[in-house]
Amino acid sequence: MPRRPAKLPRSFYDRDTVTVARELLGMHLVHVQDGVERRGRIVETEAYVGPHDLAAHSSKGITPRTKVMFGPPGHAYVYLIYGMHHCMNVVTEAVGQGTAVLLRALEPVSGIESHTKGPGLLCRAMGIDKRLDGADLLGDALYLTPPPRGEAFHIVQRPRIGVAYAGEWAAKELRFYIDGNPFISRK
DNA sequence: TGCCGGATCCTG
DNA sequence: AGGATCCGGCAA
Repeated sequence: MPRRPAKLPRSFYDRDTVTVARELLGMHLVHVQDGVERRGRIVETEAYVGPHDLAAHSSKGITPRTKVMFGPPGHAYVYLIYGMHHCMNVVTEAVGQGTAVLLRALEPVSGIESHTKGPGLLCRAMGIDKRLDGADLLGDALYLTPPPRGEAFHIVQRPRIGVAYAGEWAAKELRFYIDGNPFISRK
């Protein structure tokens, strides 16, 4: 039996959101659907740090759409944007915090047949849609693991993409990516 | 109940 | 630069 790295434990997600956003870089995202496994290495993330963060969906409060974001850590928050693209987040911190990390870009590892640069394309390439909203990341369909062989990298910190409406929160450097990686969504 | 705009992507 | 295309959130 080949040894597989363990899934990231609940305690990984139950921490400060910026810390999780940074430590998710380099981790593998795995989706198993109909016996087919797709796998990518996370190279770009964004932190959404709570209801006071005007760029975060949780700033609208607990609604049918955002309830997962206010739920327990280690679950997927998946939503539809612009009527046609899905975006996937990882819920962080304790119940009620309304915090999550958006996965913005992957480096393909296996089972991936299309582009993974940008949150919408990432979901398309991984076969992720709203059916996975609320999925437990400690389950068997969608989960994260450490890479079998970690490589050192530098982290670049920048303002988040597409949140110009968020006042002072638009300028905060809550986007993180692996320096020099060719699969980043934008410079 | 109706309207507005979005954590995007593609085309021209 | 602008259109696609749906739905959540808010005003009325």
